[in-house]
This record gives sequence, C-alpha cells and structure tokens, in this order.
Amino acid sequence: MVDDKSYSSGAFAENRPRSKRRTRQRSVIQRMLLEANRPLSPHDILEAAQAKAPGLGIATVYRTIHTMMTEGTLVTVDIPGEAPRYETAGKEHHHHFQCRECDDIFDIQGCPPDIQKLTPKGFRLEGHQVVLYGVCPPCTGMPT
Amino acid sequence: MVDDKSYSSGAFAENRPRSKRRTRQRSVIQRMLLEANRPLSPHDILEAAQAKAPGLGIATVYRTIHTMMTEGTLVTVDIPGEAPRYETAGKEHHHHFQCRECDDIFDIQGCPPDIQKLTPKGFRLEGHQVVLYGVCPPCTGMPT
DNA sequence: GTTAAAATGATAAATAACACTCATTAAATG
DNA sequence: CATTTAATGAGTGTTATTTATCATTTTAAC
Repeated sequence: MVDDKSYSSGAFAENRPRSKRRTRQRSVIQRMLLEANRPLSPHDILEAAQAKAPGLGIATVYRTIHTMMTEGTLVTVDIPGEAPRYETAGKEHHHHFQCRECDDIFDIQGCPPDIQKLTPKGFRLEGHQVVLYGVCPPCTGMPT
Repeated sequence: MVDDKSYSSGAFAENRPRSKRRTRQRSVIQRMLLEANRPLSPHDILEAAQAKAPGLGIATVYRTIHTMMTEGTLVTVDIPGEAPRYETAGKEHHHHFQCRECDDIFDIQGCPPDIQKLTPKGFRLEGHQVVLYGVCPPCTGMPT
C-alpha cells in the first residue's frame, strides 16, 4: 500500500502539513471527490474539476491529492493493473467493482464471509481486498 | 499483440511451440517459473535465473515472458499497486496472498463463497479477484 | 487597499516498466 | 564441422505517471 512517510521527527510533531489557504481550485477538487462517490484517477479529477475551475493544472490535482492524503481525508484505491484512484476517507470497510467496458470503479458494500478460512497455515492474515469485474449498469444499457 | 499463424496447431495444446530454439537462457527461465510455484516479477526471474545462466540480461527475461504469454504457458498476476508478476498457466482457479514484510506473493487455494451476493443490482458479474495481506511464514520467523 | 507568502500553472525532470536496435553469439540442421 | 539465422546482451528509446522548479497569481491577515 501507499505509505506516505510522516513528519514526526522531533518530540512535537506540530508541523502538520495542512492546507493553509482555501483556494477555488482546492475547493472544487474536494467537491468533485465528495460528489463522485466512487474512486477517481488524477485525470478523472482534472477533467471533472476543470468545468468549475477553468485552467486548472494537473500539478494542482496531484498537490491537492498529496495534501488530502497527509491530512487523512483521502485514501488510495489500488486496483490490479491500474494506476491508483482516490476516494474520500472515512467510508466503512468496502470493496470495489471494475467495469470492463468503461474501466470505472464502483464501491460495493459487503464483504465475503469466512475470508479467514482461505489463509493457509503459517500465514498471519491482516487484511484483504476483493475486486469484482463485470459490466456496470450504464454500460449494459440500463438506466442509472 | 503479435499473432503468428505460421504454425499448424496440432491436436494438443502443448504442441504449438512459438520459440524455435531451445536456449539455455530460456530453459532456465522456464524452470525457475515452474519451480517457484508462486508468481515472480521480471526482476525476480532475472535474479533467480542468473545463478544458472550467468550474464542473463533483463531483455531476455522480458522476451521469454512475452513468448510464453503468446504460447499460453504463462499468465499475468496483477496485485493492487504492484507491477505484474507471472506464473505458469494451467493452475486451477485460485487467489493470492501478499506478505507485507517481503512483498512476495503466494498462491492460496479456495475461494470465498457467495461472492456473487456482493454484486449490486444492475451490475453483471463476470469475474473476481481476492488478495489477502499479512505476513508469510518465513517473515514471521517460522520454518519453511 | 497593502503586503507576505502560500498556491497555482506550465513545463522540465525524475521514475519505472518495458520495447526496440543491432552487433555478436550460438542452436539446429545437414 | 559449416552454415544459417534465431536468440542474446547491452544499450537506447518510449510511454505513462508523478514530482520538482519557478515565475506569477491569489489568499488571508493587516
């Protein structure tokens, strides 16, 4: 998993790398992430946010991602063979569905039971991830 | 993808060689993949094979991977956030365990029951992948 | 409004995985 | 053995993703 190295070098890690200013770009990016309700790639974010923040650059997207990650308000969503997406932190444990048509990722709730039983002897289980593959409603021609 | 039809496909799937010469390098790489019994990265393959094939270059590893993929004797194993590994084809349906200490991937048998129950309405399920995370026996200090 | 500095946008640079090039090596065949 | 030509190794090129640089803009506190 992605591990952002911390900044706790001294006794007091008082230097929180928070955003100090509320800019239009940052607000728009954060709103897009909240409203999407599914993991977005940096490019997804750029495209969605540019409608409300003309001229937005990709660097600002990456900077905002980094800021929100260190703030703890954003988490990485890694899907096999894919570049990382990001979604807002704080959701309860869930998994993801990737559409083979549009490649978009969707949150799914629930969790397979007895996943611990899959763990072979001698292995210590600490976490798991399930990815479902198929076709999403829009790509099957169904209404949203 | 390269598609070479210059061979008459025999009755048996194993008898459709795409490589024309049996070289030391290729033999060693294939043996490493068979003996590893777990997915290997190109770099893993390089390191393992160099012991038996001195001077082996990374290009040959990639070429052999490509050859075996088109032969159908090798399949990709994609783990979230990781570069692809490769394992020999023909294994029955299984999933993987990644050790958080050494990052190695291990095959695990079995499959969570009722996985289609996780699929939300309107989605068509076509496949799934489960990745377990934790610590492998060697990294817990247990004997192999 | 003024002002200091944080944030931005454009772009260069770093990273990583992998493919391509080509002179040389070495299998397979006779 | 000699021949032919696929395969190799070393290096270069490519593509995609992400980070660093820096002049300029913009926020937030006065």
